[in-house]
Amino acid sequence: MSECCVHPEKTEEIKGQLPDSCQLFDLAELFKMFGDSTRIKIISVLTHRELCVGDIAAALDMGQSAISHQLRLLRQSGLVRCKRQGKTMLYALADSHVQDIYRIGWEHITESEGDGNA
Amino acid sequence: MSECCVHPEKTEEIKGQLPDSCQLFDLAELFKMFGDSTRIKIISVLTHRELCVGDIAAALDMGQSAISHQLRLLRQSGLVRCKRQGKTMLYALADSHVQDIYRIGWEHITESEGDGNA
DNA sequence: CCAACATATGAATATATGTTCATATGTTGA
DNA sequence: TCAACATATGAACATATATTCATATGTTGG
Repeated sequence: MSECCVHPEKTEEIKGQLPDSCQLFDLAELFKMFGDSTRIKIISVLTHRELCVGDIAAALDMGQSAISHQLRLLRQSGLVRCKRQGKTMLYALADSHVQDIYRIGWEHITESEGDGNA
Repeated sequence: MSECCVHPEKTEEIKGQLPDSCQLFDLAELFKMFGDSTRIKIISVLTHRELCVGDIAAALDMGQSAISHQLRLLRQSGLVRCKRQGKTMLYALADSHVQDIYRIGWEHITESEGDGNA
């Protein structure tokens, strides 16, 4: 067993700095929405324009149902909003934060190597 | 059935704008690392300082093994780096992008409401 | 080299999650 | 109101993932 290196004082200080557990949970839930190939593709196409469900499904070569399910999750997480237009539903990114997160993630993977600071 | 609203020309244009499928996969994998409560907690404590495995486990009230497994995933994704210091392993965030992504996500959830642009 | 410690890792288990299928809901035009 | 369309949704299934347990690896001091 052994309690590992555990430095009690340091540990307590860290605990004090750790944000509220619920907020960290929400934060994880937020990133989880970006953490699926289908959803990130949806977000990607929505960065260019608003689209209806059928066009998203066609562009991604996926079933309407799968897209709809994922759009529901994105909606519930507040990442996309939708408005009805006749028989179709137009989806769009909810706010600029979504684009910001997408963009910074994109920058990270395209730079693709450690920047060797430190 | 029905092919939904599918506008063929629009769909083709969207497909053309869609980034490489592999890159989107990598992007999803990146965000997936942030999309788990345990890992986001680890990232959170590492934003303040570098820490050894045991202290992270103690601060998070979790088993050493669970933390070690998650640290391995974070390492493999290039989000944290580690260096040995005697018997312990010191972990730190790999680069500033990790902090950036964390911070922007944090801003999003703390503002917690749509900014109503558009 | 050996004992004690710190971390890593493989296997097993439980749970979460994504897609599909079938069908329900809601909208439009005749 | 009815038929055709676009989307939403529940259930079922397959897969992915997180944690635990046991144990292996690697380091230090005697």
